[in-house]
Amino acid sequence: MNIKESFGDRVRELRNRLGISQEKFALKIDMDRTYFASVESGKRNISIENIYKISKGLEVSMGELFKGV
Amino acid sequence: MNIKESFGDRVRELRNRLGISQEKFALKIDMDRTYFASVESGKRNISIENIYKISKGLEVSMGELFKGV
DNA sequence: AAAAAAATGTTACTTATAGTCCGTTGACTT
DNA sequence: AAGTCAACGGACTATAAGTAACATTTTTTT
Repeated sequence: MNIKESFGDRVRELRNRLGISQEKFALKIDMDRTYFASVESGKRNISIENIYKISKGLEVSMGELFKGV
Repeated sequence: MNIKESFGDRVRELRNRLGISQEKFALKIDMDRTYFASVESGKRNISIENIYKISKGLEVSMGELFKGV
């Protein structure tokens, strides 16, 4: 389990908690749907600006997003 | 103050706490000195793998690294 | 105080990959 | 059957990663 996978899992967990689909979420934060899906599945070396964008969409702080990751 | 700058400041703070120069630190984590310098000054949209590398070097968790950022 | 050494800043560049945009497929639901 | 959702792929463009060269500032030594 690498950092990309841990991060993807954490994002998925928080998104599911919000009860919203990948597509709706991606649309909400203005991110490409297929790209977001690949982030969740731990395949992407995502940059800090996009991590930040996701944290906003998930309505958690960066510290909270990385809690336990 | 954007996310890149906040992150850079936080890294600098934690590095200073360790009492180690940019150069020594960059060497320690096997990263180019000038690249690391530009990260600290908030000029780079750094990726999660490099963030992780830095967190290891700073001897803090990702959650800790992003605390207050 | 001057000289030497160590640390930092910055610009400019190439190469590797992040991120986009088009689509398809399969599972599950109503 | 029709709709929603997630996973995947190919081809493309935008940008992060990484490096070299040089300048300036700060710290240490004599």
